[in-house]
Amino acid sequence: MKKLFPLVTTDIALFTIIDDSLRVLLVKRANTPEPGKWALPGGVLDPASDSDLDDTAQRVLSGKTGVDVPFLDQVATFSGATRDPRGWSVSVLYYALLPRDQVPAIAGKKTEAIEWRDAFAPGSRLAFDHADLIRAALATLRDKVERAALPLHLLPDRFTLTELQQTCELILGRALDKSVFRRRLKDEPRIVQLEGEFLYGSQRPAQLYGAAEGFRF
Amino acid sequence: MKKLFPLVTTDIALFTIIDDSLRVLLVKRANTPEPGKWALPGGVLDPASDSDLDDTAQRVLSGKTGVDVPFLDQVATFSGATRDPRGWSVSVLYYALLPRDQVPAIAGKKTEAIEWRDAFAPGSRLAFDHADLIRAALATLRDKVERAALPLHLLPDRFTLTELQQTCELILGRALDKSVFRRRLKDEPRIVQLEGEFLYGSQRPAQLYGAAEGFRF
DNA sequence: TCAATAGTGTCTGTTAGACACTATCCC
DNA sequence: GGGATAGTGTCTAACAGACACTATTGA
Repeated sequence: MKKLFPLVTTDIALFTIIDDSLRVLLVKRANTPEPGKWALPGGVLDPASDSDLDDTAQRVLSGKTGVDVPFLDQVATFSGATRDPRGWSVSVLYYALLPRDQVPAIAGKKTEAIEWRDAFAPGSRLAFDHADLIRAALATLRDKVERAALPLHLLPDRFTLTELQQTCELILGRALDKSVFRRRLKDEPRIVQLEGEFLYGSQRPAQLYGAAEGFRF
Repeated sequence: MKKLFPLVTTDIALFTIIDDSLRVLLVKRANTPEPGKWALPGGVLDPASDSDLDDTAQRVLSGKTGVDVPFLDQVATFSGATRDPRGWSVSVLYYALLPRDQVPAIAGKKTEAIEWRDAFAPGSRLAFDHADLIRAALATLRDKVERAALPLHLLPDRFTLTELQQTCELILGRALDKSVFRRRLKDEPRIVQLEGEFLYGSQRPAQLYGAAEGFRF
């Protein structure tokens, strides 16, 4: 069956941190095409209920995971006659960040089989061109962090500078110098020191920080 | 009439340099909606002939201007129920660069009324949300040049370093230091000195350069 | 010779990287 | 005190900005 109009969908690369590694959410496809294969969560545009594609992405992700993500941004648009066996398709790719401490919430609400795969090695034989999409989303995320964006949306509300640094290191795939990292945050308006709040452990307590009002990335 | 499927189009912000200013190509709309208003060249996807949306963009631009541009890249995707009066629409925005010396070629082949507007002040009352699209395309272009991309596609095949610097300055909207600019190009593999070729004028001749093999941006 | 633009050299303040150092908790 | 991690100080090399300087043409 040949379609006259392209299929318009959004796919979302949802990242989080689990066990000190950057993970991306995959969903096992139940239906054709490509049943049984793992894919990024995605779904078709519903013109009746979505006011724009950002809406579509939020709705799709909310439907598959039960959570509303705090950050969602467009990566790029993939299109073509052959990338989906159903015919000409357009997929607008988004990426989203889920705070570390909200991962359990998804596990409880999921309706389909899901897996948190290593973002840098999500496995072969993914559905459609989703391996490419993951690479593109990862490149965008890395590029932003490289350009001094703060991935606070991957962290809990309160975090230490060491945690922030480790998160950046996971994304960038390389070690950062503690002194340099902190020096650059000295006059950073996007994070605020939580006066008198510390994280206690079996060592010197660490100052806690939070995102500033109006923080986006 | 309510559509079940969204309208999928591409719009292209085609930039060039005219009279020492950065310009963007606008086309006067002949048909509804918004007849008589100025808009970016654009057109609907044709699944039968386009293998992907990059194809669509090339085809649309070629059809409206008669030239094949050497550089075309995706900016972002705009979507929504209300941005086009015909109904739910998705527009994938591209930007393209036309070498300065090929501007006359377009004037000869055009089939519609066109204008090269100042990219930073393209005028008010543009069709649809195209003022937003121009801003987005410009931001992407500027960001790339800021990050050391070389806008060689705006220049002729052979150019001087001063011409390259002036082009960057037009895009960035600020003056650059000649010494700094040239220092950074010292070990630049993307441009090659054209041994023994100079541009002569009423002053010291200027060394000519060209883009290196395989140059993209 | 001068006007004009091409192209270079140099000083200086800022910043990134490396790495050693001090501080402060729990045990 | 010892172990561990938090947090700071300092040296150096690289780099950007500013700006003066030299070079080479046509008129």
